[in-house]
Amino acid sequence: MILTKTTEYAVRVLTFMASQNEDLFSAKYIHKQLNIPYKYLTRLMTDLAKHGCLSSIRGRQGGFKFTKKLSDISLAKIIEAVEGMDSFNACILGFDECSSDNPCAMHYVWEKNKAEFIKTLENTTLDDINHFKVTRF
Amino acid sequence: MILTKTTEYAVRVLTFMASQNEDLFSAKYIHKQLNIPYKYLTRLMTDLAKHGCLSSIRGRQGGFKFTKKLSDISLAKIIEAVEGMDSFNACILGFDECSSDNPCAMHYVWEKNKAEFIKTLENTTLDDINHFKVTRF
DNA sequence: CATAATTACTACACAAAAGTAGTATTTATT
DNA sequence: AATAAATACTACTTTTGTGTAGTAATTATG
Ligand code: SF4
Ligand code: SF4
Repeated sequence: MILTKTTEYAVRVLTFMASQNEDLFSAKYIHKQLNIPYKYLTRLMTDLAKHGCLSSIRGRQGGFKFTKKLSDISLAKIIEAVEGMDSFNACILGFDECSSDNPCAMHYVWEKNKAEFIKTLENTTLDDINHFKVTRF
Repeated sequence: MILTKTTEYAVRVLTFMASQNEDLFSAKYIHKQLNIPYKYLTRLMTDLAKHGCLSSIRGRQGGFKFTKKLSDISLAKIIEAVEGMDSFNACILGFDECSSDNPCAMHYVWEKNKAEFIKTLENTTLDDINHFKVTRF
């Protein structure tokens, strides 16, 4: 399962924006480029703006743009904005608390992969991704 | 997100069964021990039986038991049975094809973690888990 | 000032996942 | 043979995630 559809969309939108040499992006434009349902997209982008990943400009000629540096927006921050990183930090088997004192069946197995994965999410920024070869958004 | 509720249940059930010194388990017993909704559980276990993780015995004094060796049931096999490993092998950004020739934005980032994670899922069996210290199912 | 193009908001519709209920079938026990 | 205890099956309900529709608010343009 890994990611929700909404998180997929968020990552696709932001990495795409980061890859383009534009300042301002309308939802309509993103919609046409990425084929994400328009109305769902506007809500998502408004949401990303509220969470500080983007800033929004209302009215005619409005749109969305980055205000922070690309190197300040990590994958973890994006996920945090849309579904909350809790869903990754919490117990993989769904128990409330999650500690090594009271390990679930997947604890030892997941512990290491989890740490790696989260570190990657935290350390990889839009700027990093922008330097990769990406052929589709 | 990582795992679905159903996968969580499946792992909890099977690791719990593996940890007990019993041969046969009724759904009712598992339900009482693990607090998984009874009806949902019976369907899940019937399903696991169909997929070969368990075998079922009908009628009074019936139940579920392992037929294969614990070391032959990997986490990957369990996931395959309930939601299909495709959801882990497929593109993390939801594109149909998934190849290094046509990489998505998370390709390079996810590539490594994915390989590690899947390897872990494939290599870790119920027997392995049974040798860990697990304090809750 | 009127219009058009945009984001923001609210409510609803649809789909998938999770959970519930009832009944049929099988089999050991009495 | 009747009963009880278990799995198997089918259908429905609830909840959550995803998608749609309509309208309000904002602002540049003519
Ligand atoms: S795995 Fe351990 S740390 Fe992770 S999930 Fe379960 S109890 Fe928690
Ligand atoms: S990541 Fe690459 S290999 Fe993985 S997912 Fe996307 S295109 Fe596929």
